[in-house]
Amino acid sequence: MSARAIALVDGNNFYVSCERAFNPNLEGCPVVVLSSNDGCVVARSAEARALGIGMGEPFFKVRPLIKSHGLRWLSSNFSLYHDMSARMMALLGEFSPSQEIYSVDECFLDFTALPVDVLAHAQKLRARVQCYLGLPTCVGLAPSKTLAKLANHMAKRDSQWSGVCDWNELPSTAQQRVMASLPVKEIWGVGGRISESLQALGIKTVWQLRNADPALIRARFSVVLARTVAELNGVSCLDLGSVPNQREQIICSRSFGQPVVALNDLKDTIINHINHAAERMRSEGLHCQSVGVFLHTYRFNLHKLQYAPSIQATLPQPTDDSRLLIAAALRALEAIYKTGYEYQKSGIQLSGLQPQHVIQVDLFSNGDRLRSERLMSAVDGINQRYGQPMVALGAAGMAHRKHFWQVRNDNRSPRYTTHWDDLAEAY
DNA sequence: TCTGGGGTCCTAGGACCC
DNA sequence: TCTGGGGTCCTAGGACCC
Repeated sequence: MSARAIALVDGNNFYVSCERAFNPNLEGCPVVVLSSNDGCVVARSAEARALGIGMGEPFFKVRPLIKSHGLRWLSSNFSLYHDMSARMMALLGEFSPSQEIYSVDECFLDFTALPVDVLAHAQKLRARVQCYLGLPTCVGLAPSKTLAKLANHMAKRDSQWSGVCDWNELPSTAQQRVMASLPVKEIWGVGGRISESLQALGIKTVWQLRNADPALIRARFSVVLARTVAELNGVSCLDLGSVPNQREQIICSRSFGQPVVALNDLKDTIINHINHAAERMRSEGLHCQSVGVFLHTYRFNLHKLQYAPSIQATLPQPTDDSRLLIAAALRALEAIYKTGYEYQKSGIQLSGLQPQHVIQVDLFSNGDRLRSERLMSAVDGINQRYGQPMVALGAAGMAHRKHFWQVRNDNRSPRYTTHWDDLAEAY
């Protein structure tokens, strides 16, 4: 059996590139995109990176660079990024029968059985995405997913590759040199904790990890890391999940614009989260078996008491009815809420997701179920038609009602591709 | 003053059963 | 007084990812 040829395609500074596609004035200057509440940096242009701005850095620390170095900043515009992502993934899907969409800006493509020159094929897809969408990408090619990630990393870091790095084309001495120069933490699947433990064992570079004893790794760590070691040796252990797995949970959480103290305000935020999450769940034809609620105080404030409770409530039967979910979530909230804390974040989690058709029908509640389905689809229909929540359950979270705890995103660009009003604003 | 949000997978340990 | 062992299922928590 011949080795596999796996491509990892990744958008360069994806959020920044989406902004630049619609606002060419952002070309050539340092640009960052911020998380919600304009809290921290989640995307940086190459120029911003060159200024030493780190990923995840709090915005207040880099703010001085606006004046000193002409740093441009934007609140995140997720409608835009997700729409651009969907377009990019659709384009990329045409280049292989097998595609795994891994994140908003990355996908794996299997080139193994294609009668093409893989390097040329990769360059062709880059050109297509650049031409159709104005988005720059890089491609890593290798016999395993982990090595494809590594090759992609190289393609991004060094312009000698012209955007495509094929691991197989490297002489083995060069492969060794690359691996020996990279700290183990750079590898996909090795985070801060594992990297620390590895260092303690004297495994500091990717090359050392590649040559580590698989049995030792399996025993001291887990099957996951053992697979990583095999993958570094060119043995493919991770298949392409080209059929998306059934989603397991839906989470919705937000940090507040200002601290929240009162139970009633927290209830409003929870109702908001449930309305959002339940709509998404219904749009995917799913029901959930349980609802979780969690709270967080402001974790960076060391002078105040910290409290971060969470609770999981199992429903009598799976449902997608927002009213039932809200009732359960509010009971759960009341169970964990304590006075005397300044809360900074709340969230909910819908889990035990299953498709509608596998749910056992309870004969006695069939009438209720039909009424509930009609009501929920009416609510979703109205909201989809107007593009924003016109109808919400529980009297909270209405678009026209501004809450003090709502997120701040003052510097968001127009939602060029998903909102008619913003289209007008753009031209 | 100001530090995100949404996921997956694996494992350990408890509950329960025979 | 003396109180098994093993399988399965579920959940919480930890680690990772972007």
